[in-house]
Amino acid sequence: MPELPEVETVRRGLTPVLEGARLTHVRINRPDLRFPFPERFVERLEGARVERIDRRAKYLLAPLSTGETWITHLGMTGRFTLDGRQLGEFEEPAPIAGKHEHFSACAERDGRTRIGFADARRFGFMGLIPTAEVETHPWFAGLGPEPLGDGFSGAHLAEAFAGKKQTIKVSLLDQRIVAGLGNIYVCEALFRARISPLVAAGAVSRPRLERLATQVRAVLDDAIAAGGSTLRDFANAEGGQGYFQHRFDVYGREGQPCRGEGCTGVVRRIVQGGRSTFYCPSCQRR
DNA sequence: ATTACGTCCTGTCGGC
DNA sequence: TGCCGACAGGACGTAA
Repeated sequence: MPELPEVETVRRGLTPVLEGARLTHVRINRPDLRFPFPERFVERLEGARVERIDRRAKYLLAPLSTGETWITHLGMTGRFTLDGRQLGEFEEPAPIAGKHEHFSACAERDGRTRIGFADARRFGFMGLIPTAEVETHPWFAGLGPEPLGDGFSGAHLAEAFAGKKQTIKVSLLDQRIVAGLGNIYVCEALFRARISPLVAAGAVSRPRLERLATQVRAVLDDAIAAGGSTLRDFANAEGGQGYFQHRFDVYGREGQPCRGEGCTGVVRRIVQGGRSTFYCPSCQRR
């Protein structure tokens, strides 16, 4: 379930365990996820100390004491688990938790915590690149601003959207324009801003773009707050039940009444760029 | 250059 | 119950 708020929630769950910890018992159970694991991946992680857990867009970054940064993208179904169980005298990490766990390690600081990474669809991936080269790496060089950072505003959207004929829905999913939004939060932000997903990005007025930027931040803040309250569940094996899902206004609500104040419309589902868009045709008119 | 589409992979859910 | 198609929160590669 990883869009920006979910990745941020995972980051906050991993931080207390991984920050300052040394990685041991690193293991991979297959040669690749979406991409091959890096060369000598296990050896390069083994014994390294994790300095921090950072997030950029939907990527998790763990700068290491070795001068390299361990990078994880959760794809669609990637999940970290922390079982918190002390492995005691076991030489090897605990048995594989399910057939889709492709990576595991232990974080050793005061005690030892086992970390697993499972990804059924294997759209996720991991990388290991010199920390000094992260910003210029192809995964990061072209990313737009963080939506919760200073670089994101109505003015930024106006500049990025100028002359664009692509619909605003599809444009907001473009990570080069703003980095971290996914299908759900784009739908929700457009609803909150009362902007139709069908309009051309370049045709949206400046006041509406200001409103959109405000609502993008608002929905992400709300979702992070909701995810943050379920940190523990996320970190445990059953993770993934974000609790913001109960507050969706449009996503997954096809055929249900619009929640807009005074609106009698019904939420519709259409397909744009091959992906579902949910919106209220009554209050998102242009 | 921008835009559109197919692709990677597995699991789940609804309909027949 | 079983089978089949549609769909799933991402991002890349290719082609128009």
